[in-house]
Amino acid sequence: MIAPLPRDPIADAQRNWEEHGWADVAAPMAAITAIMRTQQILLARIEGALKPFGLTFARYELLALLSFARSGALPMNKASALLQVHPTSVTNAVDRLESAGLVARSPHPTDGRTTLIELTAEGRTVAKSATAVLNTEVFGQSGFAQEDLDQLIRILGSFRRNAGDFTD
Amino acid sequence: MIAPLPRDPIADAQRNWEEHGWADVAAPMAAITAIMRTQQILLARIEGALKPFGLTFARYELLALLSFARSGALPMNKASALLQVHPTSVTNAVDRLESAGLVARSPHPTDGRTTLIELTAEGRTVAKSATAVLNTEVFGQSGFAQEDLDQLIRILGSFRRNAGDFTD
DNA sequence: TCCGAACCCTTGGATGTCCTAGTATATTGC
DNA sequence: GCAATATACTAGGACATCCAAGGGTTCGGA
Repeated sequence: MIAPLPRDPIADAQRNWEEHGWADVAAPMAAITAIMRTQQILLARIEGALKPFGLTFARYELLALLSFARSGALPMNKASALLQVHPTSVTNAVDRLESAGLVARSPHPTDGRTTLIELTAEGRTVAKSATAVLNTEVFGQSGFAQEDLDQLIRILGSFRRNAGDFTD
Repeated sequence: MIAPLPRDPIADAQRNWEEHGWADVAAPMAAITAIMRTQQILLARIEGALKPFGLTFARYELLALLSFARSGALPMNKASALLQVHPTSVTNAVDRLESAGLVARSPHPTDGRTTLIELTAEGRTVAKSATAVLNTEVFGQSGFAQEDLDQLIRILGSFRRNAGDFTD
């Protein structure tokens, strides 16, 4: 743990922005910087909770996605689209999960270009355990008030839609 | 640009959580996942805007921090604390900025353990230009409504305080 | 005074992300 | 039917982050 700062560095940055004549964008600057920092804090908590399973957040997300797939298998490109990461990131995650024996690659029955990824029995077990731990250790102790969660989901959902993530 | 998904994948995940008996943590799960994704989108925009300057966000943040320092110089550990990143990340950023001639290392006058980083004239110019571009291209077009910015700053500020970032 | 503890920075390693380019397979259009 | 275009995955490279460990400097108590 690092010693806490006496003052909020982002609030200071916001003040600096206002004092330099950029008051019109000081608020979005502060909000965006806060999002970056919050993500960093949350990611550290998540990775800490997943460490005992030999998982990272990227790998966990893939496992969780597969565990919810009806057929239990997904094409790499589908996983890439749903997780909204670059295809090479999925290749990377699958490589490691496959080495760990948690997923398996198999050829697509009709499209020779496509590779399917499928949970192994162990992968399904690990996904279940990891989800339980994340739920209790991270999501269950997020520190966000209920009404703030609603606000976050609404605000960020709107942002993501405007950014072109989905058309829903 | 990737084709938008027909449905919000995070809203789907939230539904999955509710259907699997984890309704009590479905909202924090969704909010946290949304923060991760939003950070990714914002980071991509920022890096895109900084690319013409040969800067990344990490390096920009360091330049900006130095440009606001009264003395124009900061010890590495101070920069690490204010930017809230690991000391090795600062070492990395300084290495690259120094190679680019934007900052310079100098020994601390009284403490032999400490290294000071200082903006060069060119570094100060680049910082100014990059800030102008970020302000107009990213912060000025964040896509957040004014009242939502206030909410974000409040909610995330509270979260960061609880997480031990500052005591303010 | 002096040695151990504390602090500062750097090196090396592991991971994740993205981009670019290359190979293989499908689909499309003439 | 075949060539051109599009799609799917992977290899290699650039960067960022963190952790663990090492070497140098300073501080503090016996």
